[in-house]
Amino acid sequence: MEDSSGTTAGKGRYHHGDLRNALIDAAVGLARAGGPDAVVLRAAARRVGVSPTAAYRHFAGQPELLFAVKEAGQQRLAERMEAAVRAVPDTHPRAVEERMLAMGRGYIGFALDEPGLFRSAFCHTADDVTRLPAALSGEAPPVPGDGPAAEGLPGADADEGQFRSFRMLVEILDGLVDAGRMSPARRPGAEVTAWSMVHGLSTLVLDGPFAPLTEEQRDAAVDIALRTLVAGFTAP
Amino acid sequence: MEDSSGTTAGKGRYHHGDLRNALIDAAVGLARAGGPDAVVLRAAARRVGVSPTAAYRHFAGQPELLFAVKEAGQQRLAERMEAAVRAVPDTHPRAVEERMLAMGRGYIGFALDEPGLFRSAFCHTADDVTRLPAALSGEAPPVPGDGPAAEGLPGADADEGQFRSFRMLVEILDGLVDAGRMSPARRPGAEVTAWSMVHGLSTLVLDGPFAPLTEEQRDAAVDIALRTLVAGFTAP
DNA sequence: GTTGGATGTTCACAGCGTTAACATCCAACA
DNA sequence: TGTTGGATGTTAACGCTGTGAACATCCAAC
Repeated sequence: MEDSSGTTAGKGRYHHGDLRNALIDAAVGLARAGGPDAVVLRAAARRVGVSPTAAYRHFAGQPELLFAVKEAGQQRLAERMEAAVRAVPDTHPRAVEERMLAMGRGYIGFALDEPGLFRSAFCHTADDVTRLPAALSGEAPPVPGDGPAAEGLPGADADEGQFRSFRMLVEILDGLVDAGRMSPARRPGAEVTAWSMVHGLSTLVLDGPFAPLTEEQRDAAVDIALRTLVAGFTAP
Repeated sequence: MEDSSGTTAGKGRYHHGDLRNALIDAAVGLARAGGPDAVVLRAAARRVGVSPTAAYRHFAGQPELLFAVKEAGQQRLAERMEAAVRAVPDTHPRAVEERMLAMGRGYIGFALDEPGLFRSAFCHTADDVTRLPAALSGEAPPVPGDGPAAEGLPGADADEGQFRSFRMLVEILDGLVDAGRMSPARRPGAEVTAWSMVHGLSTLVLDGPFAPLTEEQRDAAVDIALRTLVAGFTAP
């Protein structure tokens, strides 16, 4: 009955079966506990119960392992944002603004709930090919499901988390224009503006000068910032 | 003529004379080149031409050295912002708005010109006692020169760079209200809002999803974001 | 069944942060 | 003026890290 095969995820034998994902899981655990600096290749291997050099059969080196953690973090952030946006009922008056606020709060909520993973998701890495290029020049970003077909796989291709959240933001901003709340003249570049506000808020409250704020002060500051952002978008 | 004393900054002998500052300078150099991860105690000691353990006479350990680099980075950022704000002539109509924009552009300009130092200035460190507490509860932050006397020393106490820039931001926001451009109702919490936007913009353009933008796209995005911020502040 | 490529192991090396024990030198006191 | 003690710097050593080289194991396909 023992599964001595390596093709299935049996944990017993010489060949692990799914070492790459096991290492990523372990590394994500490390990141959750200690941020990007805690993503230590040897520690991940130790957790999985495998020799350090085994990791090199699946990753070029530690930076690539960290990159996988980044992708996982962005994925989870996107999921959190999606859930927050979905929680806003369509029936809500000013549903678009509310969705915008919910998205921002989801973003910051993730940063506060998963600081290590959040820091890892946005930590600097040398050759961090995180494109997301034209998008602002008018072209649509290469989001999966954008072209014909290609949909359904739940795990997704990974790294698409960044695109998922970006696409979400684009839709909400378009919604603001469609609802007549935002002048079309203000629409171009609004993605950067919105993302900057929410991301800056998250990082400054997490690690920056606003970390000492009490929970109440923090929540109030978040509310004010997001409403000021919407006020800027909806200004004439 | 040789200065074999250690009290002056003679570089010749057994006792360095100003090793602490020399190590900080070296560490800042490392940070400029490679960000916070490049702030390696042994490398700094090597640059100064001293044994690694000598550093422990002046720092509790590597984290404390990194902290000194953070302070230096915040100091330089504040100087850059001050210069940018000063460059706006008082005679300018809407001088307050212009100063606001200049400050933001100075901030982002520093991030782009000194990415390693900027990342170091805002990198996460465990016991990073960077208070800046009540400030939002109405109390004034403990800025030097706030109380009676205490002014003139150019080098400052260090770490006050954070307070310097914060104080600058407060003054400009107050100016917006005084000029009647910003509703007093929007004033509370505006520091967090403004700083978040500018900081988020900087980090996302530096390391985040907007890093691939061309210089033109980047400048345009910065302009849009800052103007949206001002629009939010000056909205009714 | 044999075998080759994928996968995992042991060994080794250099660089890092850090501690312990020892060396040097200036400053202050006699 | 001579001695000495504390501040400052040095060498040696430990365990940790990332990583390469050589070797071992095992599944899959011939």
